[in-house]
Amino acid sequence: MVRDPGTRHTAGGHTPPAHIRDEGANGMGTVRYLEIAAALRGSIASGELPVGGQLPSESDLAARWSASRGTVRQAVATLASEGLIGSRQGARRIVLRHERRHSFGELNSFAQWAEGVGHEAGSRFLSRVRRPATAEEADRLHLAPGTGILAVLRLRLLDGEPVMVERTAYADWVAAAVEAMPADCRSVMDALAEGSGVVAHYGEHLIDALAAGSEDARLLGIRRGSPLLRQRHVSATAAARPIEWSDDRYRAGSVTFSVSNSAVATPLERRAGDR
Amino acid sequence: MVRDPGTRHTAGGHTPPAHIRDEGANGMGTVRYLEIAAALRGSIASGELPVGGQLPSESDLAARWSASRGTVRQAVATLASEGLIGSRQGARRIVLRHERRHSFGELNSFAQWAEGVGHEAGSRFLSRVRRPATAEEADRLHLAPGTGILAVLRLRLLDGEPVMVERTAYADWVAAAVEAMPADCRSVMDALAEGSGVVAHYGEHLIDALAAGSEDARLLGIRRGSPLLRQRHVSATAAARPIEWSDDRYRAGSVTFSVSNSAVATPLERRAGDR
DNA sequence: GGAGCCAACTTGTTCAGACAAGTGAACGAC
DNA sequence: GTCGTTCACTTGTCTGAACAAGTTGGCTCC
Repeated sequence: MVRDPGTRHTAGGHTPPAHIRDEGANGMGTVRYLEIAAALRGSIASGELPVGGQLPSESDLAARWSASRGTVRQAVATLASEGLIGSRQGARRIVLRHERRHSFGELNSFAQWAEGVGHEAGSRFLSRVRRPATAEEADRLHLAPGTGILAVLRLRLLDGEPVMVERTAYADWVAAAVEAMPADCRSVMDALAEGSGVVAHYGEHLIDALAAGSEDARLLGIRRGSPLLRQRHVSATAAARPIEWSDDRYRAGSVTFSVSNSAVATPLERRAGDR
Repeated sequence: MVRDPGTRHTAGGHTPPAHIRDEGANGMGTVRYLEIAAALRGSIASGELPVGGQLPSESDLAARWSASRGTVRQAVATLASEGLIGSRQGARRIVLRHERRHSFGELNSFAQWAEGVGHEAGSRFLSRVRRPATAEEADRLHLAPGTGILAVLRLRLLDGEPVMVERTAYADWVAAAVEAMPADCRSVMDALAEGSGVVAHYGEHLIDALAAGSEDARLLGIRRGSPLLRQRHVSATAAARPIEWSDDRYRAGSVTFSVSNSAVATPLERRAGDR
């Protein structure tokens, strides 16, 4: 429980300003609670903290890392939001799963996701045309009805095989940048980030199933009417400015979406169809 | 910024123990940060804080509610985890959406969800049989291979129309309770909670698409091969003990799943299929 | 008028301490 | 032996203070 001021790392508190960083090479950010979270995540992934087992108590962790309880709580809250651990008042925290969750970019970008899981992503632009936004597109992109958008049709390959048809509407203010990209561009979002400094920060996703239309079927090499998993999503900047509205259709069996929830945090929502 | 000790509600801090509760009837729990969160949620829902607009600053809110900044931060963190607001260091928080998200129970229980959105849920038990768990069932339910489980086949109706086929494996320790339920039981989870005190606390969901098999087609009144949206999920107690593992297949178009994410919190994950 | 700088503001991180509330195990009574 | 009760432990909530880091708008200087 006794703090040892000599072993503090950096950042925050009433710590003396410039401070020598001991045992560096911890990868990146010296944000204390993320360090602790990363260490716990590692212990869970390695099996040192088995699924169903208990985590050390908060005061335990606080003492071990010579951090305050608040910082430790922020660390475990991070893991809880990832669905790795659960907690209830009065009892020790427990490990729920040992796999790690993917990052934001890997959900918003097909290329980033594929790379992250060790598959090779391919892409083929089939068409890029400017046209006025439909009512839905204008709504999703927070644009005035009829504003010009860039409509893109792309076929996406996973390890050489076509798995997804992507129909995206890019907002007017990024259209020029997307138009200028080479035809074999792997990741539009990556290119936008590097070329124009436009970085996606928020996303909303709608997931349902539908039958393949004739165009879908032709492009994916399946029969018309075959089941498709559809993920419609809108990406927005940190300032909540919508970037793109996309309709992605995956061949059945090619991908599965997964999500954890708990009584305290429910990210996923189910909605009834129109009809 | 000046605290007014007289207007404090209850709970926490070095507040004098027994304290008169002014302006009661605020519904339930007098947890300060939830109160603030609820008020903000209301302002967002009513349009007082419009989508794209800015929230008051933390110190503003702290002063207005005579709460500490930490408590206010907990309140806005709650809204952020619901995808209602976004934040970035240095700038004021912004409103991302105005609709509220559903509760945990509404995602885990078909009946609770249907009721919550104003539809009428129907249910028909088609079969309930005890049999040894398959390898996957044993794994998902944390049971020894071959342990006896209760396999249930149910047809679910929404407003009288069949929309979903549910195939659930209940763990041995709840099997008897489920077996004893009446054939017209609306919600197994509700009945379990009331009858046996077994309450679901955690869930994990896998979402994909597949073609209807002959049994699916017959029950849902659609053609074999029609697209279905499949939601497989496992529910667990607060102590992380798995209760049920279920395979729910929705008719295409009947439901849509939605999820929000941000660069700081990504609940949803995409996984490649086996093939 | 435009470019660059700065200062006020706002969110992010951290600390130390206090009380409330739920859990679980050991203990004692019947 | 079984059933309550008590108590140590653990998580939940809250306070007040401080420094770090990013944003924004206005001001100055050219």
